[in-house]
Amino acid sequence: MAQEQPFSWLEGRASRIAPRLLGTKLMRGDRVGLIVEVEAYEGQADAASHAFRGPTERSRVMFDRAGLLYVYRSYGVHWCANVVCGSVGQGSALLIRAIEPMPPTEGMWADRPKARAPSDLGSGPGKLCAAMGIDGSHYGLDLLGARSPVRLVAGPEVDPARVVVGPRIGISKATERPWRFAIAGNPHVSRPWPKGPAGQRGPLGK
DNA sequence: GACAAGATTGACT
DNA sequence: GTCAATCTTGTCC
Repeated sequence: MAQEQPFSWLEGRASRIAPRLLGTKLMRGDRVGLIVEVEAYEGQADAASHAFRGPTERSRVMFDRAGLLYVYRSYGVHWCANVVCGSVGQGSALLIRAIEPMPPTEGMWADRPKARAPSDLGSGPGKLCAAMGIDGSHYGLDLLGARSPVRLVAGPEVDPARVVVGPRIGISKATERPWRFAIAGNPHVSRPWPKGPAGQRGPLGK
């Protein structure tokens, strides 16, 4: 039957659709995390993106279709998860930077032995991958597929007025782009929001 | 083939 | 606040 396509909005521009990923649920087995912080990376137009210099063995999935999972190794230690977005050949993706466990499970605690509070489970791109059990074996899978081991499921809609915007974290290029988005005041955000002009709150306008 | 840098985390001062 | 760990990827010669 003609199934609706609830995630067709992923085909838009990364920095524009990033806020809409907030409030979406990331699911793997019995583990569920509400996405509360993301960053936008706009493919070959973005010097901070892994896709900036065109497709490589690592980044090739970024140039595939929206809704696929791009996982990469960070500092040789952690895994980080991205949702491919935009159109085929563009290389755009959304980095999931933090989740709120819904709820924390035994499996999450077991895979995050250093965590002492629920907010330690998913408050960072490396942390949330560990808590969700996401690693390189999930590279390229379809997050919109009903039978995928890792899936995105629509969650409660987030009021644009509750979305804060700021500069991206941990990068050395294109740092001026305000492409980090989070749910205002959520305790699971990876790092405190900057004060002053650099970290303006919504609304998102353009 | 060699080397520098990296979308982070956690331990330590 | 500062800094080391750890190793893969991408770039350059």
